[in-house]
Amino acid sequence: MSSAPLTATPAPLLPANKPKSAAPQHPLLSHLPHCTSLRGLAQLHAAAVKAGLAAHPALVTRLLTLCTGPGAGPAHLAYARQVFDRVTQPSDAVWYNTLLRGYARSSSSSSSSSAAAVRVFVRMLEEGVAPDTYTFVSLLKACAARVTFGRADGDCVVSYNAMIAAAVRSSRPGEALVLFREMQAKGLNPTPVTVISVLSACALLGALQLGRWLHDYVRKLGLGSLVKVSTALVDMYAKCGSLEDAIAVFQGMESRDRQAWSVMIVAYANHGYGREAISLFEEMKKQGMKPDDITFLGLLYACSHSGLVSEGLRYFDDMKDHGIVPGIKHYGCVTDLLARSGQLERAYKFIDELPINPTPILWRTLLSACGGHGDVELGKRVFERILELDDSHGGDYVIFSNLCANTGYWEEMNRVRKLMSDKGVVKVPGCSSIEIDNTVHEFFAGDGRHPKSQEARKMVDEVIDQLKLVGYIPDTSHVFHVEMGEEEKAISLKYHSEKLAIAFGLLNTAPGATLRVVKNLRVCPDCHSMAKFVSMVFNRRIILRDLNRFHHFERGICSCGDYW
DNA sequence: ATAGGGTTAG
Repeated sequence: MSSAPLTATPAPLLPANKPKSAAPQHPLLSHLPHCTSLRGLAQLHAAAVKAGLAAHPALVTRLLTLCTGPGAGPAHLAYARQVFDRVTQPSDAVWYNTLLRGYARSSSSSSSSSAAAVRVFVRMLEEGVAPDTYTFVSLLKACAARVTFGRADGDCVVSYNAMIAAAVRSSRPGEALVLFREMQAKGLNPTPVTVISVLSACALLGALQLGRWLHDYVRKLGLGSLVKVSTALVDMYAKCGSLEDAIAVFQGMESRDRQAWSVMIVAYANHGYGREAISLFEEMKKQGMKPDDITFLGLLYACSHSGLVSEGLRYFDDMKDHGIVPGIKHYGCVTDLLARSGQLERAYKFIDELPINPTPILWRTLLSACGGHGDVELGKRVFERILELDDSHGGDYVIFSNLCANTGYWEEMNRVRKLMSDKGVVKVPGCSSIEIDNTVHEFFAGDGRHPKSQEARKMVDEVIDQLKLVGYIPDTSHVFHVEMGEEEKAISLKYHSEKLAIAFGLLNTAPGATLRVVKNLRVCPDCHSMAKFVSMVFNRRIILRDLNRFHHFERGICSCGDYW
């Protein structure tokens, strides 16, 4: 990404707060507007310093702008910082803001940039320079969290866009929607950027109805011809469970960039259509579009989720031919591909021999496959590898302890459970949501947080009774609280969050309406089985998005083919 | 002169 490395050190600058209009126009400075290369600018800078023009405001501004602009790498940002630091009194907010923009841009790749940005902001206040909307917006992006310094300009669309985007990036989609409604109430018109961010919030929430409303809005404003807007729509529809709509938008696009293709490939992958993802990838190449690292990630993801082992391994090899170096996520997909298909030892060896350090996530992938295949011996080795790297993840203890329980290793199971409580590790509570009439209802496993959960529980009781009549048998093998009696286990299982959400949906929607449920964890085998029965007995389509993928239940079968 | 956006393993 970054262009020519910069080796020059900026010369010390004189105080810069003299009247700009009084500065004489030197021939060197007339080159400034035409100078676009960073290397050329560094040379110009050196020449200007020699000519005694070091602190010329136009020079400083141009240097800062270029070194914080698109294509500028960490070296350029460091150079900008040096230039900035040598201006003894940067009285102009623009210079602070430009430097902040550099930290904002690098915030996705560098974790230290948010702290650096805050320090610049503090220094700005100390120097008595008033921050403005530009300051606020860049700071917001650099820190990727709610900024507590107050809002710069509540009537500025860009401010709202920045706040909405920050909420989405830090996984607070509900807050993004609140901000969106607030800006509309103020009469501010959303821009394409707003629409893209809000669509992304819908995708996170699974809020299909709001997403459809935004789609209408896009049509009304004629924004559908913008590739990025359409791509966001494809992503939203896919993540809200409507693959049909995602396909329709994708096929209706006049032009598609690489990202549009990648999004559609990931969409197919998420819904378990591995073959379709592969043929889309081949189509993309045929049309002369070059796949990038993310395209391949989607493709490998598609293969692993559809059990297409040899295809996935072949595409993994193909990455080299495209000049793409596999990253940790690609390795993660291959691990999943091998492990899920039962090649557990091979997956272990694969992780162990990686050219880069594996993250706990890779081992976690394998551990979960060990659980699925009942390999307690390898599971134990993997579990220990995880603990060396991260012993704070509740899910690991749960998977391994269930694996021990299901294979009869009770002593080991007790040891793991004790370890978990000694370390104070907690398991993430299951939470499922369902959108009904533009309202998202959330249910947590077992508890009564939702005002309607009593109602939902009663409905679950009735539903389960009906399902039992046609052969549904609760499968308690994945209940974590294994020390409980069978009856207790059945009760705990009965009120899993997805069951509550499904029951609530049955109660509050018209007969035959599709139920769309979003869950924060992977669906458990019993809930999966229950959903299959519900789709048959109540004649409902159920579209369940879990942590990994979509399950489409219809007439008693699931689109994942029970492979998930 | 300086500000905002979608895809990414489990």
